[in-house]
Amino acid sequence: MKIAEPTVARLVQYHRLLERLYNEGQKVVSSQEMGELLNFKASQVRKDLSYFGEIGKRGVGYHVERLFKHIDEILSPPRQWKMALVGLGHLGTALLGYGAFKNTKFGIQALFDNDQAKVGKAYAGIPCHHIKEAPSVIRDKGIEVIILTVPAEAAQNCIDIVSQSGRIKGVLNFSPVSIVVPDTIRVYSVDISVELEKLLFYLKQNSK
Amino acid sequence: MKIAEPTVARLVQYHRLLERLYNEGQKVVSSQEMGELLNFKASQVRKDLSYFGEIGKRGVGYHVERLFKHIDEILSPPRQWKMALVGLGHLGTALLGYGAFKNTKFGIQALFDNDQAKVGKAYAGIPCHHIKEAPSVIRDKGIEVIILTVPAEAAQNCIDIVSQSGRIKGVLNFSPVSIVVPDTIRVYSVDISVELEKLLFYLKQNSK
DNA sequence: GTGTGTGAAGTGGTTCACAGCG
DNA sequence: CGCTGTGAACCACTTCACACAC
Repeated sequence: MKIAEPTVARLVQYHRLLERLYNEGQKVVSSQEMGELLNFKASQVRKDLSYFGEIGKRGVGYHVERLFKHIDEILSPPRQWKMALVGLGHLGTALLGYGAFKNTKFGIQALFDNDQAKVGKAYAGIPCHHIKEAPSVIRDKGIEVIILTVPAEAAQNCIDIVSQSGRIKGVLNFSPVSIVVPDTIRVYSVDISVELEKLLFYLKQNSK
Repeated sequence: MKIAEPTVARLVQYHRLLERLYNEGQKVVSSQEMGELLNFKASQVRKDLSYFGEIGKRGVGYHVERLFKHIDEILSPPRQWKMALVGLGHLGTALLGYGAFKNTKFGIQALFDNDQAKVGKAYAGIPCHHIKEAPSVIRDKGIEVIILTVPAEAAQNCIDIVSQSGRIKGVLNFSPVSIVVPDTIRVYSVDISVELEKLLFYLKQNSK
């Protein structure tokens, strides 16, 4: 089943919201209510959910637990993806402690850095290797996903090194640059400075 | 002039790229070349740049320095926006040390947290106040932009407190939730776990 | 009556294709 | 001849509007 990217992003948010509502004991929720809580139009919510067949009850709404489990199934990976984090600076360290990575579907198996002071130690219980070791460590541990939190200048070089392993399928890039990869690798970028600049640009527009 | 959001995001990237090319001594660049370096189609690049009038030379390309200055003008804020960072956890601390915020157009004037151990101290030379003080500190210092790096559960409450000041125009939200704000405030969200889930979802698709 | 499911219409952004200038 | 600038065609996503199930 082909699902558009913005739809997937919303599914993740429905999933999170439903988990919260479930924990709060709510049994049923309407498209209207979900829309208000997530800043989406109700019609958008219904369209997204209708991709998976009739799952709501007309005149009533959606059963919170059932809908949660349904979306959970759609989003769940077939197995845990093994990941490595490259770049143990401020941001890399922050992500290691970040809630999302506590989730068992993300397993960070190795860290890489080019700083000898960090190599050989463990952070959050995960061993740090020199970036030069990456291809062999990636193969040994079966790593398929890279989280890249290195400075802009280093990003392309790090990607080149890890792709030598031939095992990498996806990259989440936090460096403020575009990287060039073989087309077997899927890249998503989180570019903090682009988001900030966008915000500032529209603030400027509004104040004119 | 109205510019679409994806266009602004690309402008920021052209800006960054041109700065780099300029520093490397390159004088001229074609839409094709910029497209390859940033993973955009050449026609997209030309369309984006054509919004500002004829700025390239046919048969030649764009003059790197001139184009850089032109985009710089478009993106530059009329004055420095004063900002505050709310939430001095891993991520907040990481952002404080992040390169983008070294840029003088972003001036972080205050920090807020609810941890008494942090209140009263300074981080990166910036004083940390208790979140309860936010409305008065925001007014005193003329702060208009908030960077929100608190846990999901705290996000809405923090936003409510800072908006009491009546001075906030924009928020960059890093918490993994949607927040509800008065419509005088513009919000951009960087939702790391949504990006990660999206990546994993498409990895799953590809492997079928 | 109430809230879903969905074709159809609308909107916004991207890509094409080529005329035109250097 | 090369590369820009741009209308027109295209495509993707969102919103509307209403029939229909509960």
